[in-house]
Amino acid sequence: MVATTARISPSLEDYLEGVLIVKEKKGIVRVKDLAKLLNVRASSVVEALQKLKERKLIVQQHYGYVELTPEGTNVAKTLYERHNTLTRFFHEVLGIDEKTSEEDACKIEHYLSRETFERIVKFIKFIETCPLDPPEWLSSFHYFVKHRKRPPKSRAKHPR
Amino acid sequence: MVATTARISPSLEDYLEGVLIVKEKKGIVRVKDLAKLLNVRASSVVEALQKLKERKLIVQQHYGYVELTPEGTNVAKTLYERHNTLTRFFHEVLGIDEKTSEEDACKIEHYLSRETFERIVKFIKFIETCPLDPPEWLSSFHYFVKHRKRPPKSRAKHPR
DNA sequence: CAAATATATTAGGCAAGCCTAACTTCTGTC
DNA sequence: GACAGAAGTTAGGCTTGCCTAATATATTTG
Repeated sequence: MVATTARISPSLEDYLEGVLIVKEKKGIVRVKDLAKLLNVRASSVVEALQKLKERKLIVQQHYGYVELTPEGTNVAKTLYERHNTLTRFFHEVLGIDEKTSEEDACKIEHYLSRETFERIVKFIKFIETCPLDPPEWLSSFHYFVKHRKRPPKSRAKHPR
Repeated sequence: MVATTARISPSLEDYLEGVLIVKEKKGIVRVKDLAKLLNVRASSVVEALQKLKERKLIVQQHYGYVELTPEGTNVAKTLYERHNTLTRFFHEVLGIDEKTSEEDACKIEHYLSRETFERIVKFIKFIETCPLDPPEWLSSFHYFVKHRKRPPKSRAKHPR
């Protein structure tokens, strides 16, 4: 009943996340699809899937499709959520272009502590619950990035 | 005259940064010090230093101390600055404890794009140039983290 | 200054994660 | 249903980065 304790490697995280992504997009998951998504050869995918099977995160019949187990689904969804949250943070908060945001999220999602990740979630929530959307300070930051100086003294958009 | 093109691996980045850190702290750099700092065996350090020598980032006499070349110094300082900036961001902006901030910075410093890194630098600069220090929104965020709700409607600390 | 100890190096091994090439199985079409 | 092409698998090799054990050099100390 106890879940596998050891965390899977960054590489395996990518494969597992990939399974979820392909599944959502195409309904079925083939070795070929994962190879394309992750830019590796099919044999590398097979090797990785073998390890994910050992950890009971996926099942796959010989020469068949790949399926996530319930636990694999949980893990994959958690990873995917991290990925998306980080992408949003880079793009929406820092104002980084979507492609770079995506790439950076992809790389660091494996390395950030749970604590820091959750704080970033809160940061986004904080911004979303601001009375003004986006809050004035964030608009100011984007102005600051664009014009290399702080915006002129604000005339609030919602004056009292 | 052209600098070595290929980027060094995350692992080598750690070793190179370690050389700078030990140098600043102790004046001289020994294999032993790096082994301790990076939690590896001396033989692993020797192996890594060999690669850094090939890339002309350090010099070392046989059985002697390690020294950074001018280029090695540049690279190491850049890495160290990334490290420190990320640590500050996690700690001062997100409010993560120092130890975790440090650890997370250590891990992701190798993976973040230059673009995103520089945007984080700007984000910190933006905060530092706010008329109020820390700016009210940031205090509100820290309140939000601590009390799990937004602070009561602000009575500005610097009313006009 | 010689022995003991500390430090650095070398040699050889291992795991992860990728690859190519050869082979097996599946699938769609005639 | 046979067979050609597509997809999956297996075998074996390579690199990185770590390790232990054995060896070489430096340094300290009696």
